[in-house]
Amino acid sequence: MIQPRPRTIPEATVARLAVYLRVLTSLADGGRTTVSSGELASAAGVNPAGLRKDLSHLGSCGVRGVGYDVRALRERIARVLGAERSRACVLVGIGNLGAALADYAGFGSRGFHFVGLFDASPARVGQSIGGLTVQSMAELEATVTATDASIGVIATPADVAQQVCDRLTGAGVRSILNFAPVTLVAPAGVDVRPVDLSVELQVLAFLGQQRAVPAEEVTA
Amino acid sequence: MIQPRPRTIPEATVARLAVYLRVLTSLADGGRTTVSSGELASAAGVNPAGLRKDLSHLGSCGVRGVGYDVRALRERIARVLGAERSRACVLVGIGNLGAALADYAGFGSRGFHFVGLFDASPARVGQSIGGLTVQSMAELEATVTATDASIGVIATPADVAQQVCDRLTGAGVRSILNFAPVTLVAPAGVDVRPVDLSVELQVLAFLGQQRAVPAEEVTA
DNA sequence: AACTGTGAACTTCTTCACAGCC
DNA sequence: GGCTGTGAAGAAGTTCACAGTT
Repeated sequence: MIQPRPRTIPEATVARLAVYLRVLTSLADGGRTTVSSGELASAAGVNPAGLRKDLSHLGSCGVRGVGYDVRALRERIARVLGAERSRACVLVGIGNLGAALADYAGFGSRGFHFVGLFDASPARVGQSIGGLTVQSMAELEATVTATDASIGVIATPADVAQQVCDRLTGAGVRSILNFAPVTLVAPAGVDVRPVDLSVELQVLAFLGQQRAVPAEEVTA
Repeated sequence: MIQPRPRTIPEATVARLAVYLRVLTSLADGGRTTVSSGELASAAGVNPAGLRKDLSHLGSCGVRGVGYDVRALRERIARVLGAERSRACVLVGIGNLGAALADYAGFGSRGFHFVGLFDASPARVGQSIGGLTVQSMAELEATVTATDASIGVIATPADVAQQVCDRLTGAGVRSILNFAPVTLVAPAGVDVRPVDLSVELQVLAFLGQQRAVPAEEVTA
């Protein structure tokens, strides 16, 4: 049992590894067997040197003068990211966004599957989405326990997100992806990752206006 | 016309300013008139010193010993982010995710409004979502031109995202938010911001497993 | 000849510590 | 006393350049 690498991969690298995994899967499906860092970087939208540095964190398996074996590299990244075994997730809040997430094929192919969908509205409960039936909120804890789900996705309105977070963590969920536009507090040992679609749009718009008006006055 | 500040705000700061804006609006709605950096930072999930540094980029308007005026600070951030005037966006791909985005109230309250929804499926065209009627793809360029939309949101399947991107940029769109799991290439002067929901989940899951198994072997 | 792997320089971001002001 | 604004220190991430390998 040797320790092959100092087991710390920078978070920025992890995010890009997920992108490389997607690109490599696409390349493999297209029949490609080898790929160079330049091609892969271009397809992933990153710098080639940065890509090689990213891969070096997992004790890289490229061949100098040739490139990377597509399938071997994909397997290696999938193993590091833990995308080999599919992980159980529960989703709370089956509004428009929640329904979209429940039905999103991308999760299934990337190592995640939903084992429970929950909504507070009686009108939603009983509906079938993506092969699952929406359950009432009363069943949340029991389902989390029974399925041993470790990941929770919150797509509820902002005003109930914190109490949903409390119930999820209370039931044993250790990681939460939060789409509600509110900052959640969770016990130590629980990761909360916020995804705010409005923030993405605002950053995009700001960069655009900064480019368009490089030296404009802001004082009224 | 003096130049009050070197007009370069770090991108990381811009993203947080959008969060502060959200929190300040919530505070103002709750009747709060002043707030300290500590409180605001806690509500936004960031470090207080970092928040003050962020605000210093816009020639801060806090009062030492007291804090920040909630309404004044909100106005100031909104002006810098350009969130005062509402910007026209078009949305292409009205599947589950697209429909969710079209109906998402969060955009309207943050300085964005959709002026066009487009889908390739005849079954979708003519449907009404969030006050707009879904148009056919043939009408894309004409609508972008007529409305002078500068922001495009792509929520199509991956295999058509690039050609949608080409058409949007060809019609004059300068900023693109891309939800399709594919890397887009766009002409110089056009910003593309990818949002990959699977990547977010994968990063979250990795951090969780890294915490759970700090020194596990990866070699098979 | 081609391409990987990586130390080193560089840039960006974060955190600290404290002076300055109310 | 309490809180802001900011220079300085530190950490993290990115890019470069080139040695090393096939």
